[in-house]
Amino acid sequence: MDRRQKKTREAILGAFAELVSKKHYSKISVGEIIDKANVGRATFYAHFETKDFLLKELCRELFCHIFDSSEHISEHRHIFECDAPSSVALHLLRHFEKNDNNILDLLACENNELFLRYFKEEMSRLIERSPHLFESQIAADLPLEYWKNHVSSSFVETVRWWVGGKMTESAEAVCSYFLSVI
Amino acid sequence: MDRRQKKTREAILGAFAELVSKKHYSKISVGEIIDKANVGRATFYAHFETKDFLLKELCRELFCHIFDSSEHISEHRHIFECDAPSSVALHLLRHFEKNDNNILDLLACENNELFLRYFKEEMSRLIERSPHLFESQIAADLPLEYWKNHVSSSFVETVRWWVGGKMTESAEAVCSYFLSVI
DNA sequence: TTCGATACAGAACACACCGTTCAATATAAT
DNA sequence: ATTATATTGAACGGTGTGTTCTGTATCGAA
Repeated sequence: MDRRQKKTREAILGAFAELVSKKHYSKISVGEIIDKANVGRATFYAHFETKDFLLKELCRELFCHIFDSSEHISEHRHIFECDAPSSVALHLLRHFEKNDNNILDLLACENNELFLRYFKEEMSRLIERSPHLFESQIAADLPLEYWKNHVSSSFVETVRWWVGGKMTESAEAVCSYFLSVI
Repeated sequence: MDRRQKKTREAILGAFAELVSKKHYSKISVGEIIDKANVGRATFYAHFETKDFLLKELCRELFCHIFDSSEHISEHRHIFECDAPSSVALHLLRHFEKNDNNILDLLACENNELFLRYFKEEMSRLIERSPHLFESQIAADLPLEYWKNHVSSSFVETVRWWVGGKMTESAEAVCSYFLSVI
């Protein structure tokens, strides 16, 4: 990709991430974004069809590498037979603890619903691909679909609760909370 | 309250509810609302400071009576010592099953996040006021705050899952799912 | 280095929506 | 019947959107 394109793309995404962590998404104008990104108006629309698409791209980039590396974990599990769901959950929690890509600002901010929605989608996909990861003592009469929805949303809500409370607990502790309610 | 006020207020809320069940909240303009409600522009702003406040009012009216009647249930429990959390959860689920106030359109629509957020807030408040309702076999080392968050969001997610799947299951079945994961 | 292709800047534009104001009108309460 | 209050509908300034256009700067390849 052209260096110019990459540069402006990152400038826009960066400016947008900064803005969205400080004020509500619906109150952010394209004018503000291009101002902070030092980018022409036409350039913005050459890269992103609309503000909503920009948000979608930001979410994709944020969660992409976190879940990719989690994929690898699950592959490793096939090979090394390492221990149980806790490894994947803990792995994800550690990513948040390290604040990769400054994702915490976005999960803790006013707009967290936007990101948590994508987060849950990714989570559901992960469970879909590797259902063995979270198969614990599931009641026989419980529909599988319900169970998957429950696990993914519980994990997302766990993270929301953790981040919202300033993350005073360790990743290990939170992971144990999650596992004990699952 | 003046009859005129009541009439226009209901016209606006009704028109808004109809619109919001069909298209995304952010795409609805005040012009559309007053058009469908047959109400002057100035009148709208005399009743609602902004579109966001209108949404808030709608949510309040929708969940208010459902949760009020649930409050009474919990009082009854004090008196009659009737059976356990299942009664309250089932009571709420039955409200949805009956589709009171056509709330289902709003919970199943594109904007369900808006309503589910308020729903969860009400749910948390309910648990806050009557924590005994959902105290089951809670692990000793689990923070109470985490537990409360988990219960309320699990219930909301249960309803979301139920409504999203066309409610093919009975309220009793869904209630048992919920209780078995809690 | 040169040159064609491509991306960018910045201004201008038409359009839509917002929230307010005001005078005229209609309806309620007493 | 009279007073108080609610509604109407048009008009207004302001802000944001998404597009178009021209000139300029930067890239990648020969």
